[in-house]
Amino acid sequence: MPHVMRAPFRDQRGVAKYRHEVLGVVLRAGPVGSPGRPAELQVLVRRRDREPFAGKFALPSGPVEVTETMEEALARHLREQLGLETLRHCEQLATLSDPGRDPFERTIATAYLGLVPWEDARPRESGARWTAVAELPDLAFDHHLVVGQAVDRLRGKVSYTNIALALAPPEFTMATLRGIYEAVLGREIDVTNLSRVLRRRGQIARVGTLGEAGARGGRPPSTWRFTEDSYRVTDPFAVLGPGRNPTV
Amino acid sequence: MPHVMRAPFRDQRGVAKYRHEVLGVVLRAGPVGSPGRPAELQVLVRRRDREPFAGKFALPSGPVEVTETMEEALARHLREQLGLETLRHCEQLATLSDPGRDPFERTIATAYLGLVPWEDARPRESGARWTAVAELPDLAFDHHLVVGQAVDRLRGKVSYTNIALALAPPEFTMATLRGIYEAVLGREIDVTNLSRVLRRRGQIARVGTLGEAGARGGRPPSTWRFTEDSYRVTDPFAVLGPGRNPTV
DNA sequence: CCAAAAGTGTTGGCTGTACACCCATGA
DNA sequence: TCATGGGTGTACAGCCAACACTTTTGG
Repeated sequence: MPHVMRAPFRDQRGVAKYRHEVLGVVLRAGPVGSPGRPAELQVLVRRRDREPFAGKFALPSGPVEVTETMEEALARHLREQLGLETLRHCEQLATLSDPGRDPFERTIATAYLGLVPWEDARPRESGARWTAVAELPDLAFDHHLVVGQAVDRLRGKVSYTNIALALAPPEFTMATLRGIYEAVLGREIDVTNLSRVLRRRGQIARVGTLGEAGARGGRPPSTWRFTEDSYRVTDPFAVLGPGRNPTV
Repeated sequence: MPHVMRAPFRDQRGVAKYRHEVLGVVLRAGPVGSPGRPAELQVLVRRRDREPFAGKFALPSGPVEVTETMEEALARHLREQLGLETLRHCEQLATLSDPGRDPFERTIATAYLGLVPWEDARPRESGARWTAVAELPDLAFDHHLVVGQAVDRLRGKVSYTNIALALAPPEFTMATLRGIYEAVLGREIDVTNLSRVLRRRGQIARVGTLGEAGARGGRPPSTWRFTEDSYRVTDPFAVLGPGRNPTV
């Protein structure tokens, strides 16, 4: 099919007007990894049902209505396109504006990082699918770039914030939490240190009740929870000083 | 003057079109601080010459042309509005889209963080002015929010990247560098550690020549330079492991 | 039915590194 | 005034050992 770029809209003063979309990179992590099968970081994609790139996988996206904020637009499209009701965490990633990124018409898209616990994952639509970030198929537009940015952002923040709470269930064992951290960071994590560091920082607290022992026996694990229920920078990077009170 | 919100543009399918602007938060830091007068972090602002907010200070901004990228648009507006030729460092910050942020017409703006060395600062236009971030005047629109985001971003990155090279001259003394770090972080920095840490990380190297002694005598300082000439993450946060080779 | 073994989870100790913060010394 | 080194303390990585509690296995 021929790609005919539409002429841009302009107002009376000649200022150009653009289509503006929101774009969601919704991630989940887990479950517990085993030596052979490490825990996975997955992203929610769906098959496009219209041109351009019809039939290809793409991130959920859609235009921003005149009266809504971009966050509201994102929530709406996730609900309409995927039946996904709530994001446990949502933050703006970046805005993509390359003039040629949409072959039909210049479209500016603002991408968001969304996180959900593994359990909450139930996309209704048949075209939607969780895919391992490590084995991402070809995506429409520049969506593969955004997935990379999302993973980088999450990887960076998981070490100095409590952002992992958005990927964990309300109560969890250290084995589960380890799986989440391993999936996010893409490498092995020492449970001893993970537990010690998070406890020392006051990020997690023991719930008290013991969980059930595994199928092959073993000591029943303690269950834990995050001490805060919303995102916070827990440990602003200490290099060059703890920096208690900036004057500005 | 009455604020009449313009009706939105829509295409044949009813998708809304928006004005899209770029917005620059251009910062510089220094010079050497003294006990009474700490080193300053300054932002470049200019007086608006038209409505809305005519007469108020604002960040440099302007619309994106159809064929240019947002980075090109930013560079163009900085040149046209302020006579500023080059940014030593430039990165996207965030996109502002609150429906009411522009009283005339919904305008989506993508903000950028720009850094220049103290010396390069010569805005030609008379309306342009360097202002201490600590004593920011009332700014038009939501520009004060963006300045806050810019400072936070810079503060975060100065500790685990070599981003300070964009604020420093090609060669500098440790006293100068200390001033830059103090201006950015808004607190005192121990030169001993600053020097040791940056040397250990291989971020800075001695140029060799000694600078001139200060006005009141004393040992002439060594001069230093950054070993790399472009932005790089030098020290991905080590908490939870140095993480050499993520598999994804 | 009971004891031992094997599996799993929790905690503490040890060594090494990187840094903060302070002080002393020397150019 | 600037540069450098030393000393102490904290936080963490990475490893290993000890211990706690379970199910399974073998008498």
